[in-house]
Amino acid sequence: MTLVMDRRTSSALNAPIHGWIMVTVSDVAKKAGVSTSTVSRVLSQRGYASSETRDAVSAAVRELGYVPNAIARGLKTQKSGFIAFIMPVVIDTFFFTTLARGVEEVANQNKFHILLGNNNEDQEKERQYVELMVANAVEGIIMTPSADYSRKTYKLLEERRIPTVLVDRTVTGFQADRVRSDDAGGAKLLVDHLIDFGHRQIAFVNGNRDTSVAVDRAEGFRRAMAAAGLHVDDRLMSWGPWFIEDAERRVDALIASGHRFTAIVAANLYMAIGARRALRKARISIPEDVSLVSFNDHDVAAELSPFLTALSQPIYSMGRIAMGLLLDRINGAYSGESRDVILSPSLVVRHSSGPAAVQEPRSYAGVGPSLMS
Amino acid sequence: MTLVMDRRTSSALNAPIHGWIMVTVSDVAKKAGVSTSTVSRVLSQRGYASSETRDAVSAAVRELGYVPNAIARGLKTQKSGFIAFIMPVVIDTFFFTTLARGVEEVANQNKFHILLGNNNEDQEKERQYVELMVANAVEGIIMTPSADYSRKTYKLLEERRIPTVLVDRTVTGFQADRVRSDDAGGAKLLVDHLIDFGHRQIAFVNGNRDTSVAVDRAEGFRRAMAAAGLHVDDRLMSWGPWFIEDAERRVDALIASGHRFTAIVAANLYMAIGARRALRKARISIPEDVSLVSFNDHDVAAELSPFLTALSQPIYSMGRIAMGLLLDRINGAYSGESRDVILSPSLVVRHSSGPAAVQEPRSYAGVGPSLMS
DNA sequence: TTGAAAGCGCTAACAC
DNA sequence: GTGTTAGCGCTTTCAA
Repeated sequence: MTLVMDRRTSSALNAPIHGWIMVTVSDVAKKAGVSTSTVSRVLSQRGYASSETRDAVSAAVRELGYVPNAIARGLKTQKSGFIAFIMPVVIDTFFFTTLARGVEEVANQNKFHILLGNNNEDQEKERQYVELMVANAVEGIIMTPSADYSRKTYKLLEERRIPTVLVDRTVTGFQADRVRSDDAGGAKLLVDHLIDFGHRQIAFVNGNRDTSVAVDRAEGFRRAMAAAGLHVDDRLMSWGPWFIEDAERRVDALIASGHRFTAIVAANLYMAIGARRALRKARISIPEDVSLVSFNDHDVAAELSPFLTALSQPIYSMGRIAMGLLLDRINGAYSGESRDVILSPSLVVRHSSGPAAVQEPRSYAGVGPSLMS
Repeated sequence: MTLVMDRRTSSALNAPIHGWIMVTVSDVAKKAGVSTSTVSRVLSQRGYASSETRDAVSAAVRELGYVPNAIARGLKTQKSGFIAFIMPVVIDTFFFTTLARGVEEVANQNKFHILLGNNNEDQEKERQYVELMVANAVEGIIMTPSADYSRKTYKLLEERRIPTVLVDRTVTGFQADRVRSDDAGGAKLLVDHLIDFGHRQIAFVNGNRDTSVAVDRAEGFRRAMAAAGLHVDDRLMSWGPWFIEDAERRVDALIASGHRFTAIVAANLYMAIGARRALRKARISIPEDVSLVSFNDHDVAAELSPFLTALSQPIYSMGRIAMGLLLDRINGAYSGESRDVILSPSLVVRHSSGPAAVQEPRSYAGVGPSLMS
C-alpha cells in the first residue's frame, strides 16, 4: 500500500523562502476534475480534448493563476529554450549592444531566451561560462571568442554537439558557423582613404595578436600599403589589448620613439579614444598634424558630433544573421558544413582625417607625455 | 518486483537531435562504484565522503566528461540561479549596456545568471516577458518598467513574491526596491546652467508622460524655473516617446509654431539627436542661436568629440547597486520595507550650450523643415 | 477522448 | 561514511 502524500503538504514544506505556494498541473487537474495528462494536452494544444474539458481546464488555470514551470518541462522534453550569448563586453560597448539587440530580437521571435554572459576577454572566464551554459542545457551558443585558442572550451562544445555561431572573431580549427565583417577589406578602405590624402607613414594601433580580427586587419593593412607601393614600417604597427589605456600607452610610446607618422589607424573606438588622448597630451592636433581613423563607427556619437572618420559595420544585421544561422542548426533546417558569412563594412569620412602635411613630416620625439600637463 | 530499466536505454531513446548522449550522476556513480547520493555529496562539497571516494568520483567525472545538469538540480532545489534583466532597450542604448554590465558583473560574482529581456517600451511585451521569466523560475527581476501602470504585470510579481528591483523608472503603488538618479535635481542642474547663461525661454523635449522619470524631470524643470522667477510656458514643454524621430518631429513643430525659445533641454541622448536634426534642418546653429543640453551623457562619444552639455549619471553603479539590493532579498539578508536609492547626477558642460542671444530672441516661424533641403 | 504511470537528472532525508 | 529511496513539475506512451 502506498501512502499518497498530499502535494500541498510537501509543497508547504519546500515552499520557497518568500512564501509563494506553487500551483502545479496537479492542482489544475484536481480543480478541473481531470488528469494531469489531460491538462498537459490542453495546455500544449496537442492531442485530443473535448471542448468542455478544454474550458474546464482553462477556467482552472485562470482561477488558480497557474503558470507552467518551464524548467520542469525542459527536464522532460530535453529542450531548455535557452541560447547563450557570450561576448567580451569590454571592447566597444556599442558594438556588442547592437549585436545583442539583433540576437535577442530574432531569438525572441522564435521563442528562445537569451542567457547573457561575458568573458571579459579572459579565456578562463570564457571556459567557465561555456561550461555553465552547457550545464544550463542551452540549445545553442553565439559567442565572440576571447582569443584564437583555448582548445578546451571548443572541445567541450564539439563533444556536446552544441550548435555554435562565432561572431566577429573566429577560431582556427573549430568547425562552426561564423558571421563577421570583411576585416581585411575594411583595413584597405581605411588605408586607401589615408593614402588618397597623401599619407605615407601610417601607424596601426591594432588589437590583440591572438584574435582573428586583429590578424585579418593587419593583413589588409599590409596589402593596401603594398598595393600603393608603400613600405610597411613594423615599428609603426603595434598589437595589444583592445582598451583605451593600452592604446594610449602605445601611442605615447610611438610619439616618444620619434618615428615619423602622419596618420593613425585605430582598431576600435576605444583605441581611437586612447590615441586621441595621447595625441592631445603631446599637443598634436587632429587632423592638421596627424589624421586619425578607426574601425567601428558609433552612429549615436557620430550624429551628435561628427568627428571621427570610421569604418561602419552592419552590426545589427550581424546579430540577426548569427541568430538565424543558429536557429537553422537547432531546428535541423540545416546541417551541412560550416557557413562563413562575411559582410562588407563601409567608410564614413568625417573630420578626423585630412591631407598629410606637405612638408617633411614633423618628428615628435621628445614631446612625450612627461613634458605635458 | 520492479523492472529497473537501464538508464542508457531510455537515454538513447530521448537523445537530443544532435546525437550527444548525456552523462548523468548515475553514470558517474556506476563508474566510481558508489551511489548517486555519494556523487552528489562529493560534487556539492557538502556532507561526508572519504578522500578515496572523493578521488574515485573526481576521476569518473573527468573520464566521462560529466557536466552537472543545472536544470535538473534547479527542479529539485527550487533554485534556478536565474535573474531576469528586463529593459526597454530602445532608449539610450548606452545607458542600458552600462547598466547591464554592472548587473551582470555582480550577478556573476554571486553565481547567478542573467536572463536577458527587453520590452521595447511595450507593456504587452513586458507582461509576456515577466510571465516568461516567472515560468523560467527566475529568483529575482531587475527591470526598467515600460510605463507607470500595467497593473497585471506587477500583480503577478507581487503574488509570486518574486524579489524585484526597479531601475531608473518607478511604478506608483508597486512595492519594490528602486535605484534611480535624482531626476528632479538633475533637471534643476540643467536649467540653472541655462539660466546662468541668460536663457529665459527654455523648451523641454520630455519623454513619455507615463514614465516616472519624465514626470520627475518636468517637476524639477518647473521648480528650477519658478525659483528663478521665470514663467513656464507650457507650449515649450512637450511629452512623447523617447526616440529620435519623435523628438525631431516635436522640435520641428516647435520651430514651426513660432514660439520663442533660446534653449532646449532633451530628456535623453536620442532626443538630443532628434532636436539637433530639427535645428539643423531649420538652419539654427548650436549654441549661437539655440543652446542644447541633455539628460544622460555618453562618455565614449563625449571623449572622442566633446560637444553636448549633458547630465552624467552613475549608470554602472546603478547596475551594481540594483543587483546588490536584489541579492539581499534573494538570500534573505534583508526583508524590510522597500528601499529607494537615489544617486546624484552631475553636469558636464561642453560646447552645445552658451549665452542666450542678447537681442530679442529671434522667432523661427516659417522656417520649417519644408523649406529646407 | 481520457487516465495511470513512468521517468527526465538531480538532491536530501533517513537508514544503515 | 555511504546507500536507498522518494520526489521536484512536467510530458508522454500506452491502455482503457
